[in-house]
Amino acid sequence: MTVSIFNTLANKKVPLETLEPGLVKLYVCGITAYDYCHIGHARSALVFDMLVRYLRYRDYRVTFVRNFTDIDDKIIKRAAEQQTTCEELSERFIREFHADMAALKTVVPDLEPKATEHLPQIIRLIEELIAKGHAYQRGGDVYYRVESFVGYGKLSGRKLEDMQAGARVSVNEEKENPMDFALWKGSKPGEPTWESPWGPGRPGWHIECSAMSREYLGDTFDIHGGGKDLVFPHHENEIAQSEGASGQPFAKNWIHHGFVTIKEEKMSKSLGNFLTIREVLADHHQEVLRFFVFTTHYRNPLDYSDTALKDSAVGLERLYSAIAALERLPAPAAQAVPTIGPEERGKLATLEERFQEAMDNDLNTAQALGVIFEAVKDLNRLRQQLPTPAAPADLEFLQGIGALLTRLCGIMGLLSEPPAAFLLSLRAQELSELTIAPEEIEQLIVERCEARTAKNWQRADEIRDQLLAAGVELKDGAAGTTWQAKKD
RNA sequence: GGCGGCGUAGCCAAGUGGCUAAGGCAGAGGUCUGCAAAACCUUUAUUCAGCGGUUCGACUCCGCUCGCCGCCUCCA
Repeated sequence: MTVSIFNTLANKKVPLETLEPGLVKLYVCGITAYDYCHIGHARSALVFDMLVRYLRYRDYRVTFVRNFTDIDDKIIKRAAEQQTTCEELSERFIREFHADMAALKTVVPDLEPKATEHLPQIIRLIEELIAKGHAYQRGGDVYYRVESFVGYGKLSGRKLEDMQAGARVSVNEEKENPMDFALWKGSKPGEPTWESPWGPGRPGWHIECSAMSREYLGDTFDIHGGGKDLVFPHHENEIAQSEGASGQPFAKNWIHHGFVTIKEEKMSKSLGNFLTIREVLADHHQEVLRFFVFTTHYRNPLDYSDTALKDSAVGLERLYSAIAALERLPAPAAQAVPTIGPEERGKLATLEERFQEAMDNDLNTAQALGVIFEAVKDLNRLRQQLPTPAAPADLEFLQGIGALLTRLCGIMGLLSEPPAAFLLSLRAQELSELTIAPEEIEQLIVERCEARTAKNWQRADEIRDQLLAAGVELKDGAAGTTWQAKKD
């Protein structure tokens, strides 16, 4: 079995073949650091987090590079608005980004290069493009000559003629072709500048990724990724720059994930319909967000809503509960007769295989979660059928499945916490929303227990209803009464 | 205008040229319980937007229609 991934360049799903056996060189376009990240950025981070974890699980070594754009029109504008420097602004939001990533517990990239720290490489690349006829200078600007690159449009499936027909290309007398894009922008007063052969200025948006991926991964590498909105023009232009300069193929595989939408509309800064990562994490455990993200295939749109997050929380809790129940099982007895037969082990025995099949199929986490839940169902059933005490072999089997589930879920960053602690913390969060103090609840439970012992059902029900009204649900078990916050 | 994607049960969401159309949430019935809750079991699409076509056979391939969304300008 091999990992197959949808490659935007080939426009189809292809088996992953790496340049060096067992090594994946991955470059992901990171953020432009000028504002807090929204959950669209979170999806991006989580999708590539899952990719890296899965590849490593499949025994690949992964070199993971994710850049920061720390010089750009939006940064200049925002810095001016906030009466600060571009440097201060971008550094501040890179810090905030790191805080968000830490909260999401994402895998840390091997390298996180910044555009402003690679000016020499950028300038060298532009010089190379000029020398090869792919770029030209106009005043203090340098433009890429799109017509000089025959493959222009091959990633996004567009033709130059079609695009020029569109009226949305900004008119610029300086350019030979309206589709030509800036590699170097001569500076205006007050803007951050770097010295260059074309005078003081700053790099265009696309060139940094070509320069930095080349610096750390070489002319050709395995996977380049980002959101679907980067396909054109950003990634198309990267290909033109990199292949134009090196004459070598750039990224072999292009992975693009879908957007997060709200009420079916793309979440974006310009529409103002975005939620920041920290806003969401204030109300939801990070694994709930992960669960939500991975219930949908990464290339499809993901519609955010409170209901969807609540559903995800319930699903995740079901996962944790199954594992926690396993941990609470009493010790086995050597003389007990095993009850789980080979036929019952059969389906669970193929769990990992079926999980891999789903993940190999273009990282189909939705399908993989389906496999996980099927196993949870079997696991719960077998556990409940276990005699007390159970045979050591049976217990070992179920705990082995539990451990495997934990490991597989870990690829999506799920079940990363000790189950009992997770369920407790979930309860703590629910607790904070209650209007009644835990001590008072405990006291009422004691009182109800006495009433029940006296078979005073009326009083017992009265107390239960009273607590229910306060949002507390009671659970009478063999070991006594426990309670939990009522789910709505 | 150009290019691309999507439309599967109440909601979310996989999937496939022929095998029971996964799974989650919600709902219903049952086991358990003094009653509940939890857990478990059973159950919820003769059907995959609509209409045609290809095929022995399509939800899956092709065409058209309708609806929704995205890219073509900064965007994850």
